[in-house]
Amino acid sequence: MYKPFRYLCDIHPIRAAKKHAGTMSQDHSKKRANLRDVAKAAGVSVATVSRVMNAPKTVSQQTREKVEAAMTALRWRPSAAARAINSGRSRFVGALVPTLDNAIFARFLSHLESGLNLHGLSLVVATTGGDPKVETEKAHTLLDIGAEGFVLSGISQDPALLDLIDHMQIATIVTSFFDPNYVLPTIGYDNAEASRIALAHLEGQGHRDIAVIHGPKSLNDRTRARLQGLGDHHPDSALTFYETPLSTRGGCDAADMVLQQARRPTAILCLSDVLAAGAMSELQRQGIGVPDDISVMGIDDLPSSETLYPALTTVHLPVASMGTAAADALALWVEKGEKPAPRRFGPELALRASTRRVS
Amino acid sequence: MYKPFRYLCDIHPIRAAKKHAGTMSQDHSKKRANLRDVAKAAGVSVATVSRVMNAPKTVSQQTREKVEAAMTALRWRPSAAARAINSGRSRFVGALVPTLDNAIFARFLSHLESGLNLHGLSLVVATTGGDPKVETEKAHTLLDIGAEGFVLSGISQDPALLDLIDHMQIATIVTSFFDPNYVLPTIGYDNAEASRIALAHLEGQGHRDIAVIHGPKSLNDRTRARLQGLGDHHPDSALTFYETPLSTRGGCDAADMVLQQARRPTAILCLSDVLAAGAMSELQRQGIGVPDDISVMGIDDLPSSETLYPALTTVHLPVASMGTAAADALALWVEKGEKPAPRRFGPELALRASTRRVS
DNA sequence: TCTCTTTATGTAACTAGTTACATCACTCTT
DNA sequence: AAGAGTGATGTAACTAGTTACATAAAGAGA
Repeated sequence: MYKPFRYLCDIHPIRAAKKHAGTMSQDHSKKRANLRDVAKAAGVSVATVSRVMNAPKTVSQQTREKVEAAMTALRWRPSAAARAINSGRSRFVGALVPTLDNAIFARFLSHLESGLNLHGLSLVVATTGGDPKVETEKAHTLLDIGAEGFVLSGISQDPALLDLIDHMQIATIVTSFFDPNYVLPTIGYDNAEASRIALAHLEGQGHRDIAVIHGPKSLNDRTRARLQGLGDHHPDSALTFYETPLSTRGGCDAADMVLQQARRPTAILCLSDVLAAGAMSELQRQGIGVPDDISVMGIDDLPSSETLYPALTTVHLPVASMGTAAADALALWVEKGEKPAPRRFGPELALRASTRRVS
Repeated sequence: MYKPFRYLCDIHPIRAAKKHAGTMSQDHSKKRANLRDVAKAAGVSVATVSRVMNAPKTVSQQTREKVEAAMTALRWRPSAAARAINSGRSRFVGALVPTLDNAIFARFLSHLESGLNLHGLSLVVATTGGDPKVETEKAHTLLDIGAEGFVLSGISQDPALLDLIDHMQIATIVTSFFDPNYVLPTIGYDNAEASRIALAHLEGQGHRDIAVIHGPKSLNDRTRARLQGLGDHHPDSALTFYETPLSTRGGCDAADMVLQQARRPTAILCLSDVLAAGAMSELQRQGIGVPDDISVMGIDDLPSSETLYPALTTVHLPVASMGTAAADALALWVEKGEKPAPRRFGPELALRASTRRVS
């Protein structure tokens, strides 16, 4: 093991060196090579090796080749921890998402990740289960392992998280949500507008009796914003609300509830595509034709929604571009310190086969 | 900023200290507090602060309280990088998965993550797009940022990755695959058995003319293993193979191909549930009844497969228990150095409504 | 009272990198 | 030929923690 000699004076011959002698077995268990090993092997100083990594042009070609040969021979890779301790850079950011079980987050993350990779950043994903306490907890963990920035989904409910972000001055972008006045930059779509588009489509087709199926309101600002968007409906419209777990199973159960009502609606608006998928299959199971007997509509536009039978009419949320934009914005913030401006992506109607005009 | 005095001898008064004086503005821009700041605030040495973290019982109650108060006051959190540099511990592991777009990996990861959290480990997810070169690349990145272990999906094709794992002696578990003789411990299900179960079910129902829809063979050992499992079919059975992209869209397209053949099979076996979902909807779109005209079967048992219409008969793969088991095994390996034994999870038939007996 | 522990705490070496500054060998001026 | 400028390289201080060892004080046994 390496042993540097720091104390050259002999007036106070402070304890010279630990005796590692007993555990010395340099033969094969040489562990991972470090920068000093490389320097020794190449016959140069540690600074020169470091320069080969960080400023190659300041090192002569000859020396550089020697050092590079030594690096290869020892299979040396710089330790991120040691580098982080100096530069404060870890080159990764953390994303906090409620779940991976919903394809919408999976899609978003895959675009976020590739976008970040383009900027030389890695992505660490943590799931929160939608619990703000867990979110704060995981944010701490991410910070502890060295994350340089955060990507959040929706506006957090826990003030402790905002406090942490503020105190640590850590670059943080909020996605899946748009609010230009929020303390943190939001890069996302307007959830209220998405549901407004959906409702307008159904009302435009003549539907006036609409069942609305949605996921849990509590702790989910996206769901709440979507519900809010329905506030301003046609004066003759009657909306009935059904809350259910956010899964296809939940969609089935809610649809079953809808059918048990005395008065059957002409359309079901699901505030999430997974709910719509469940609802449609339940309707079919009970012999109700979609869209002949009841129109069904979703919001999200999952990749699989297009290939359902019938193909699901839904509101397309540009999660892919949102992921890329969030990656670019966060990279800029982390690298250059430029806090990005909020950015809004417009939802769009994806008209397919699961809704139809009624008299 | 803190300034240690290391050189006590005055014979060689080596350059005393850098002059940071100019940038001194300790008032508000005090950045993140470090251990020395805490020690100073508490009026103790750095070692004592460190002990409060790592061996609280060796510190007197009184001192401990003082230190804890200082930690809180300065909102100090230990730097993972600095800790890692000493202990070599970063407390996170990396998972390399082909994609997040397939619910099967999302489910696996969510269980893997919660399992690891129980052991005090965090999970970093990297997607490879199924490309072995990218996988090796990302493994390097993970290692560089300090990952202590890997979870791979399927047997990698790139020898460079195995070489890296071997050289770095990094704890690595292979999942979604079972082979007790592989160099690395595999914790997963037998993919060949899964397809064998599926085929046996269809043949048991009297199907002899079966179309097999599967994802890309190249670079995907799971698909290959599943195809292999079909080798040993009933002597009278005729299997026709259709390769297509692994998505619901791919499933639709392949089903369309099947229907274009002169001779229509009595059953379609999809080697993945997403393909089955696409295939079923395409059949319905073309007016073919499932299971009345054609039986459709999948493999995976995604959460949504149960709520398709008709409910998909498939082979259940225990990804949840696999995730938990992989987490436990990897934690044990990382923490205690105990290399785990391979572990096999049995796939099971999930009999539902999309298949039926034929004469 | 003098050692002999035990307990609590401090000092400084240590981890693996980066980097400010020093130094040396050159070449280019004048 | 002296001085200045340039390029390449080395020395050791520096980052934020952990930890071996030293040491101080207090209580126990002789």
